[in-house]
Amino acid sequence: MPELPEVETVVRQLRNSKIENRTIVDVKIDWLPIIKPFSYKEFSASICNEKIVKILRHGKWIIFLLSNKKFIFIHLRMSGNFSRTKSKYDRAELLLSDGKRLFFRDTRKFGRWVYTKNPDLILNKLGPDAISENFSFEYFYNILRKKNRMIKPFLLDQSFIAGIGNIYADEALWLAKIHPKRNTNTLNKKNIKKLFNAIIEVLNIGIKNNGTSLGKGKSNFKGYNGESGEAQDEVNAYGRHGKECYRCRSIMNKIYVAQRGTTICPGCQKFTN
DNA sequence: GAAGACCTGCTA
DNA sequence: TAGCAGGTCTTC
Repeated sequence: MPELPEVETVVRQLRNSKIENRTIVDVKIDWLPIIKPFSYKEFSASICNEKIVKILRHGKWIIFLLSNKKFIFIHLRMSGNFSRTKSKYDRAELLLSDGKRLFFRDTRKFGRWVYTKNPDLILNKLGPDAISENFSFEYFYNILRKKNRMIKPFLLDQSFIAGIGNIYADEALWLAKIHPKRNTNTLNKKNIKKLFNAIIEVLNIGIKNNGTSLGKGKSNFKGYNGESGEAQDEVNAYGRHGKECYRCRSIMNKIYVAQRGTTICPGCQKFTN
């Protein structure tokens, strides 16, 4: 579930369910690699009896600020999520001072919890959050034009912009009519502006939809050109290979870019370098 | 830039 | 049963 809009959704849910200002009474870890390199003993001793003061987010990281001024950085990776109900895929569990339990569900076991006193340990490796003020057109333009690489892998690189993943990269590139393999140094200011706006737009749509309406397994497909009433603005590209482009009616293609499955419209995302 | 690793479940 | 999945890291 994890790109910026999905993570933002999780953060909002955690805040709404009053996790903040609760104290961690106990912790259970069912899959030790989550907290590597800490041992269970170290990790547990570090966070127990600390209050979760604030829940923050940067890119795809969820950040718990604790009362000891230290942090738990949580990354959902491919399948992580929080739940208040137990499941067979729970890898960690927090018992809170109100008696409630918070389960960390993660089928594929890729999720990570990093306990640290120094947030820069992680933040220094990340670019500005994609929906923050710090992600400005000027920043995007300046950093992008200095690079000489394919645009999609650039968008996915968290050290430049934090939060974009495979779905939203495809969506933004489709919206901006840019081929994912196009080299960054061939984009002019107008292209870059279009792409910048597209990024902000698709992320905000994702957040508005609680990050749930995109992605696999969802058959919430809109009728032709959106006439079914289901917003065509939910998914325009990702996973739509074999279907008609909502703009030009070409059949969408699936290609691989930097080993990531990528859907493009051959009609409106021409490869020009 | 490519390929493999890390994991499990679902679909073709 | 093979191949694929919304992420990242490490090693060519």
